[in-house]
Amino acid sequence: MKIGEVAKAAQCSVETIRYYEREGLLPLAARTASNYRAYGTEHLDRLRFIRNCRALDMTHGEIRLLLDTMAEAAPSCGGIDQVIDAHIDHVVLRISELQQLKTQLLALRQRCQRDSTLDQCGILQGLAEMDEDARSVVRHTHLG
Amino acid sequence: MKIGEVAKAAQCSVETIRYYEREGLLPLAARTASNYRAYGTEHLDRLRFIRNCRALDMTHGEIRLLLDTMAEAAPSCGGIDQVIDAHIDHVVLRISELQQLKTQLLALRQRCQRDSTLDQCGILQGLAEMDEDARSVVRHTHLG
DNA sequence: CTTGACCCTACAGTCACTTCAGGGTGTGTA
DNA sequence: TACACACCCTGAAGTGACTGTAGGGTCAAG
Repeated sequence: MKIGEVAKAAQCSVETIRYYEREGLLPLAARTASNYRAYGTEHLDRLRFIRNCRALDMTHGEIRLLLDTMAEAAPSCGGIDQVIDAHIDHVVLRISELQQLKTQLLALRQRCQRDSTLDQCGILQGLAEMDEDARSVVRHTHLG
Repeated sequence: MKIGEVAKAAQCSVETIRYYEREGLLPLAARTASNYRAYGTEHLDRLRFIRNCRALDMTHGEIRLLLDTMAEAAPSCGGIDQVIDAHIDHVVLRISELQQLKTQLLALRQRCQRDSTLDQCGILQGLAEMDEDARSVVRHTHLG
């Protein structure tokens, strides 16, 4: 397969595949006489695996951990579990962060009576005055 | 005030302040004879405003919109509302994306009986086989 | 006169890509 | 045969919001 076919099959861009190769997530592909990358199904399988992990918002580091564990001589399932469990923790934490954010934003939004002038705007006052408690809701995971 | 004092007062790093200046979020500061930046309270107020917006995960673009609206000749509250409303939409959307992710990850995690060998690992099978429906949960906001 | 805390600039690195510039290859049609 | 057009290649720069580093200058205390 050429890179474009693989990209279509894995639903990602050609550039992403070349990027994964540079990053070492995908092995170097064989080349045709005209220097085009030539892929087999094992490449496609690995790429699909990676894209599925990315769809679950895993980082390249997490994915590398999974791929490395799979490549071990006598691997067991424990390492895989740990990666997934840690990732679930990230997701759960980020959800609670965003829920706090939402609460704060809705409170801020409430402070506005549309059509008041700017110097009476409760939103701007709120944004100028937020205290430490409110500010302390910040990202602690790799998830946005 | 020198940059370090302002940083402490606004709870951010000195580097962040210099970065905001480069980005145009903060105006250029006056300089002392020894080329140190010299700040007044109006800089600190503006920086606090920016940091509070960032604590709510607004982008620099959103913050710029707010700052620009505030600087208008005869501004009203409507523009401010719109920025906040749009941002609330981003947060709500991202929460639902992450909740779908969490559901998928928990389902994946269920598939593992610890201590099975790798080729029986349900997690890895799941990651290899995920279908389009599952994959379609992807980021549509600037929030991670 | 030296130590240490602070300040300065300019640049590279982070993450997971995307975009761009400037080329080569391969197939179908006029 | 000439050309268009879709595809491929490399290398480098851009994204966002910073963080970190290298290599220097300033200033007050001991």
